Amino acid sequence: MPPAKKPAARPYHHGDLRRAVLTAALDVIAVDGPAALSLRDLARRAGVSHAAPAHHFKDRTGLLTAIAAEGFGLLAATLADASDLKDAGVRYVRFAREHPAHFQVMFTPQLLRADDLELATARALAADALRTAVSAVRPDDLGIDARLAGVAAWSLAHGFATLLLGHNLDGPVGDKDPEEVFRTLAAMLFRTGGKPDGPRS
Amino acid sequence: MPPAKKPAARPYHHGDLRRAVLTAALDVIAVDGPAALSLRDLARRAGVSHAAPAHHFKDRTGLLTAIAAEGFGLLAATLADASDLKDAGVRYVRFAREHPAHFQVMFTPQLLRADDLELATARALAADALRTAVSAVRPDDLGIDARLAGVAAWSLAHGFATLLLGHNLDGPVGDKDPEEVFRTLAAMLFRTGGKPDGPRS
DNA sequence: AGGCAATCTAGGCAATGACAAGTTTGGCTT
DNA sequence: AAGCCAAACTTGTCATTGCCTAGATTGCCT
Repeated sequence: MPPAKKPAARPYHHGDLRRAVLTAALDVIAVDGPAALSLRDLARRAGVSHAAPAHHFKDRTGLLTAIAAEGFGLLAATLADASDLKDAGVRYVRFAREHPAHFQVMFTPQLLRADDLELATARALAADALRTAVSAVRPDDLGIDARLAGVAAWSLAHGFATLLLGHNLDGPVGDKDPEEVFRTLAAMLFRTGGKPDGPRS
Repeated sequence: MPPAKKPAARPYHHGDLRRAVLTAALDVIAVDGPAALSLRDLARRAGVSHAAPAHHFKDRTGLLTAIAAEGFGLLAATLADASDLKDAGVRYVRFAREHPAHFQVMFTPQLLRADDLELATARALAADALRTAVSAVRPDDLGIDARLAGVAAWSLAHGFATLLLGHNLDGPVGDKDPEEVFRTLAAMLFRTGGKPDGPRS
């Protein structure tokens, strides 16, 4: 018998337990929210002992903090190649839909270790990307300063994404493509026509 | 001696345990989030046995559902006497700041019993109030239909409120009055001058 | 005064997070 | 190539919690 037949007979070392736990956690959170997360359950899913995850994340808060940091990294990358502020908003909404678990955890500070270095770094990265997108707005476009334009755009995108994920827009938006709807909203905020809309006085 | 000297010698019946538990729960949630909520802890705070709260709320989800329902009721009342859509937005933000615990729970569906009747009723009430405010907008004001205007206003207000509560605007907004800042944002969305801003082409 | 239902207490069970030792293993040094 | 070390993982344990069941107390209504 070939001893090299290293079967699924769970080797002592999982190989990539950290990623496995993260992925499983994202699944759970996307469906049932962060409150439903159980380290022991994640350990079972990964086929390891109940205390194994703690070695990678220290504790529950550590796991959630790692998820948030990953999320801010992904968001920063997504926003990095936005063409303008409106595009950044569209990307923001898309990110929330494609990574609902990350998004939820990123903006629930109570669940995170605020002083975590990785988290702070990733968050700063995302903030920079947002600032860059904001700076592309012509300041005289609306007679307002860029900082407020950024807050407005962020609020609109964040609110839309949040309400969308919470199924609060199922009625009004219905089966329409959310990104397209958001484009219309963004066009309302920044007058620059975004949708071939009706009569412009 | 007046026998009415009802001392703090904990009477068998609390008197208003339901309200006491709700209030304590709101305190905890406002500080540490819904995840930190413990029925046994609330019972201790109220000075009753560990299973007493369950009689009023059935279980943890029941308590949170009651909070959400109460929140939607309060929000509906707040929005009811809004003068216009922008005012409704300002009131929405104010509500979130004055009732952060309610607000947080209301928009975390994973924590709630979706089929609860009281919750559905209160939510419908709030939705009606919002619809009323939206209907006050002149449809031709922006060349867009009222439904989208409502979604835009709601998204902006909800996003701003959410980011505010999560301390994500501490930098940009600083120590400025949040309501005043929001008024400016709303003015950007609905061109009708809210702030003595620049030239209107 | 009697009785009833709501309110609250007491006890118990399974599950969880966190901690403390031990065990196995891959890889690096010598 | 032998040995060793630190990381990865396991096993065991404890306090806490949610929730269930059964029983005690009390206000209220007739």
